[in-house]
Amino acid sequence: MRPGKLYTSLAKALSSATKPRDLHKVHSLLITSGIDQSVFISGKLITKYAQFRDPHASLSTFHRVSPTTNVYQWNTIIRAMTHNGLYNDALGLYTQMKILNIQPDRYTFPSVINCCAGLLNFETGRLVHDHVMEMGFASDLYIGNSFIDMFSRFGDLGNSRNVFDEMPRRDVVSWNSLISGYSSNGYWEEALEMFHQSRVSGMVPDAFMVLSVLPACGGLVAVEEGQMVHGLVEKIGIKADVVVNNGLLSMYFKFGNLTSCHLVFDEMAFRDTVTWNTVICGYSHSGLYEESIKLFFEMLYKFNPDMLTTTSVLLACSHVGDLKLGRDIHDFMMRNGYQCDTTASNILINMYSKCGHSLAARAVFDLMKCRDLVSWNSLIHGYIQNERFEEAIDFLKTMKMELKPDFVTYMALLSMSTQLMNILHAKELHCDIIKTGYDSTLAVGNALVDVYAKCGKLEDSLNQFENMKTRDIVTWNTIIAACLRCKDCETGFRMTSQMRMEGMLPDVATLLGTLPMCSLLAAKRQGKEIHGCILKLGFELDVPIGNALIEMYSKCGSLKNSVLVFKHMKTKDVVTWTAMISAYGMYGEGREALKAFEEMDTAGIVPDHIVFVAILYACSHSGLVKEGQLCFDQMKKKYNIEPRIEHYACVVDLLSRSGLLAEAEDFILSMPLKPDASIWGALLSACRASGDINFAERVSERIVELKSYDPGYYVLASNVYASLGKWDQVRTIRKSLKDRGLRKTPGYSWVEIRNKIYTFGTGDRFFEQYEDVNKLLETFSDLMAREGYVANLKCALHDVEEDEKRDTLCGHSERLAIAFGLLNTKPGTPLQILKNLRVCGDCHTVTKYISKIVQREILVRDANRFHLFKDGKCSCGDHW
DNA sequence: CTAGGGTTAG
Repeated sequence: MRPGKLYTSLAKALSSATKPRDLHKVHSLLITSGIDQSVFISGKLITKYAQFRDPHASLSTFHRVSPTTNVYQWNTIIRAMTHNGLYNDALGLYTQMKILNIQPDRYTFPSVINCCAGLLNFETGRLVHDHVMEMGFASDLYIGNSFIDMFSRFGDLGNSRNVFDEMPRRDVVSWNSLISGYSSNGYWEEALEMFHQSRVSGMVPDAFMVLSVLPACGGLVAVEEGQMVHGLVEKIGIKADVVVNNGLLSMYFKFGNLTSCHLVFDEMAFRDTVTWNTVICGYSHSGLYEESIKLFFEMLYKFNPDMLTTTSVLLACSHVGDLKLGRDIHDFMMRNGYQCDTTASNILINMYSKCGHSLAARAVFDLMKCRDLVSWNSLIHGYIQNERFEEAIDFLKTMKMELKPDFVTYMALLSMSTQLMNILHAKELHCDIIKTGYDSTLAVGNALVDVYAKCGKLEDSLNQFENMKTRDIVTWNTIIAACLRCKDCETGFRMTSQMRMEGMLPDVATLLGTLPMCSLLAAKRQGKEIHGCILKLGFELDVPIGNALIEMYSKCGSLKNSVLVFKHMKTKDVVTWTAMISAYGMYGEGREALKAFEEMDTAGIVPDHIVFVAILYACSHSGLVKEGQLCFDQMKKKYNIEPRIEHYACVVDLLSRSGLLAEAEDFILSMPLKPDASIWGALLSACRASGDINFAERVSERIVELKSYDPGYYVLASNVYASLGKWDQVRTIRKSLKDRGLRKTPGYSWVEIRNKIYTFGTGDRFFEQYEDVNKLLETFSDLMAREGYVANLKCALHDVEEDEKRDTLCGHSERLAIAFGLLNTKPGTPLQILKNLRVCGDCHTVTKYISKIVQREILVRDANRFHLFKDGKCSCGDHW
């Protein structure tokens, strides 16, 4: 073969080599033929090796060519090293080249610039920029594109933009580099804006452009734009591109649009590991942990999980507490060496902590070679979540020796104060936080508002709130929740209106804080307003919102509206059914409650222990003894739920309310749990109605022995002794209460008239219209006496003379509220009264009489339930 | 194109 022909055929073989083996073969042939050192051939070889990810072969080929004086060869080797990420080596070669006095040309620079970008070497990057300008390459398209990318990676979008603006000619890469630069640095608006400009300037987008703009749509939750880009994907024919589809999936997850995710995923003809990771991770972040785990197992048929797969599914494991799967995945990670990755190990720490396994979390931590702040924070927070407070404090000391805590550390510590409800601990931390300056971090400020409220210090919570310079929706929600927790609804409502005045839109959490305040106050008008707001904001399909609405309406006296909300709800969870069953219970609709319970069972909702409290309570308030007992039995036998003390209390209540005192006592004596004050208290409240005073005294003794911290039970016992005239015992009980710093909850009632709430305490005398109210109550007394009413003095709680007792009875807060309400409303209007404690027997009787005398409906909500008084009767049928 | 620790509501 002639040398010329050999050269041509070998050059051809070199170009068409598709496997490293072929390349090596051609290379040896070239060497034996002695033509491997020609400029063109050696350059081809260097590039080819680089494409096959063998930069060392590229380099040795380069070194065989000597002396290397040709700029083309230098450009080739620099490009080869850059292509394989060996930026330092590439820059070293660039320096050598300059030392040898070989002038770089315009083909040299894109690689050199890429190296600076990859190394985040700002200094060299800027020097190269100046150099390029001096050499007059400013208008080169490729160099310009490289600079846009370099400055983007530096986060210097200003210079990226300058380069872009100065370019005399731009191609799609220029646009993509800039858009992707904006996008990856979180400048989403700018990314979208440039995308629009590229469209206006007639640029035809490609897959890269779509991929640059998708994160921006996702980040901004720009739904319309996202859909437009999705449309574009179909139009420009990149619908089959896996990477583009992965980008679409990721965007739709950020929109929270799981339907579209499903669609995209189902239509994908090719899926790769990233696809699976994206959906597994996406479902986890959307709270669909089971779905995420299911997809993981589905994926295993086709792909081996990589590090991202394992870490994504671990997130789901930690949420559902699947320690078994978590461990299996940990094993798998160990076999693949993934645990060497700091992030992966951090996720493991988190998983073990969330699954309640602090020891395993610690073991992961101890084995880590390289720990970061997140590792420390994860473990410390894990200790706190698992109530290992001492270990957390010890660990914090160790941590402080190695590195400085950041705001997340303080958040974890604040959650410790919250759990312990330790105000001193919280205040100490607050001082530390001020010293470190993290008090200006919004999340920390919010956590402080929360911790004070949870320690019961609304004052401090409000102070912290006022001191905050910036507030976000969470701040507002936290302070509203704080007011709710401390039952200061007035301040709570003031906060909601202030929030609205400052232009902050409520979200689901806001409304979930506000609705229970309406429930507490029976503020139906506000409640309805909020309902309107919910419809306007489109939250009506949110399950917790529906649940809160059911409760609000039921507590505001409108069972009808509760039922309406309930019927309109598309998804119902166990809380929904519980809310509805409790609502029926409060209105004495035991049969309806039982029916709802059956429907719930049919709907396949698994009952929890709380539903059983609601259903037992409903039976008890409707006198459905047999049905209630049946439910109690089913609870154990059919649903395998072990009854708790509150369920036993409900049964005691159920039996004793219906006068089955002996049965109730037998039941108590046979129960497997130690009866506490709530059990005996339930029995005692019922004895009071039955009038079996000796029985009551026996029960009272039990209660006093228990030394409960709830003053309510003492008051019950004290009443029994008072009615027996045993004043010594009464005094002993009172002293015992006082010594332990317990106080009887004062009774009060309130009534809303023309949007204003009037509150009355027992025996209040100093309010406007007191005279009129008193006169009206006296008139009622006379009229009632004529009908045969005798005051039941057992309900008076104090050690006083008979006459005075009668006075106190007349002064019970609910009577004051009723009389006041009657005086200030038109005849015939229904009245709605609220009381924080249970209505006493005498007031219950009196209210029946009043409803008949004045021919009005009087709705009274006491601590437990509703009583609708109408024409001398009460809806509770005297079961309360 | 895919991953980690943190605040409200539950």
